[in-house]
Amino acid sequence: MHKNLFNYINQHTDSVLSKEEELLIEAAFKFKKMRKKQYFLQEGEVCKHVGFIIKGAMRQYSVDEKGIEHIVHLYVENYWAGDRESSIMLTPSQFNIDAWEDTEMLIITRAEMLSLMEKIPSLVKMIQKMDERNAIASLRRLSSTISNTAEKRYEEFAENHPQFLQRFPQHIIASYLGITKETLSRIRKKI
Amino acid sequence: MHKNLFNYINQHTDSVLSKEEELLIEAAFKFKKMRKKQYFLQEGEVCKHVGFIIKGAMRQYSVDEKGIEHIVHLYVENYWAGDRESSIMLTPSQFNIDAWEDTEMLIITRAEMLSLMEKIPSLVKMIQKMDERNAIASLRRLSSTISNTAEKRYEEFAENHPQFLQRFPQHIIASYLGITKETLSRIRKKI
DNA sequence: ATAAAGCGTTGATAAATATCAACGCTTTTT
DNA sequence: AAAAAGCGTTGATATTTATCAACGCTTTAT
Repeated sequence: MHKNLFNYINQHTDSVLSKEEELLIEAAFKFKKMRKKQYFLQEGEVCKHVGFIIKGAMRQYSVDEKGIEHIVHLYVENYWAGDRESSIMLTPSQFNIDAWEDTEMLIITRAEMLSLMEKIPSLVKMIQKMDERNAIASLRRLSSTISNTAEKRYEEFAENHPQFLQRFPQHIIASYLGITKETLSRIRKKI
Repeated sequence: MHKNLFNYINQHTDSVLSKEEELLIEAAFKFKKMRKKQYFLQEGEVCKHVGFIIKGAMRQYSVDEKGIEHIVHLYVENYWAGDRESSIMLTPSQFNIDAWEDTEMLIITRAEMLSLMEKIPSLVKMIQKMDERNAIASLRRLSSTISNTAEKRYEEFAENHPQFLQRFPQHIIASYLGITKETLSRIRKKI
């Protein structure tokens, strides 16, 4: 089960984890099963854990005054779920994270992760690489959001994230794109 | 002149740079003066350098088919300017970066920076911290963009970035917020 | 087996925002 | 000193997107 995580780490570094390192990681990450709709993080809580998804799908979102959900992240296998701002600054999160499908994850606290990183150089490299990828993806998404119409945003999304299209219903995709489900329905009809 | 950079690095780590480290940094970063409107990076080029701003103001933006500029980043003193995607992947940039005011920077190539990081642990820590801050800021901006009306976005921006309001004209702020200058003008009149 | 919830669609209408054109003012360039 | 460019504003209008309500279909819960 931790195999997926080892693979992920190896793929995000130039080296390969040693047997000792694997054992350290196995000891540090706890297995957690999440039922569909179960909260991994709830608005107002401080985010204690970050979770690596072995199987399943999750989402991260805020809820506005009108009760409307605004989805900022979608997660499937091999994604990391958590609210970095909350877990670094130890402030209450503005976001919810919950399971969209029954999900299996490997979770770890930030403190444990930092201590692991001191023992396992690969983990530091992995975080570096993840940060780079995250920075690149964030800028692309932001740029698309401020520059493009809803239709073009959807087209780019469909091209870049076909796996999400199959995994999440349309109203979730619409929220992720910052438009209503009705608008997305009409866009799809047009294309 | 490199003092600003040393201060920045020290403020973003727990330790203080040694004299030897300072000398290494001084040798690696080159001073560069940019005139107002001068390109630091032009669409289609591979981004070779990242620059730390000592004095001045810059912007990063894409230009769409209609010739409209969409500003993704504004930079002032103590900001780092560059296109990470292009410089990591060695792909042509989709963005332009130019000086909005006459600007003084300290620039370094990615290769030199990586080699410096091997000699100066503080630099690695600094990058880590910058990545964290960047990830947090990006998510906040994205969340605001997909969740809020133009008016609320402007209010949040004015609250979080008062220094930009004084430094850049309104049509630049409007572009950064993903709205037209006319809309921003009307929003400000209303408030 | 039945009821309820979830999902996508459609129509009618309202609200937000963009577009186009023009103007006055200030700053910069010639 | 004159001309040009940059900036913010305003009005009229068009376009995009949201809102509200209803419907049929499928999946889930009771």
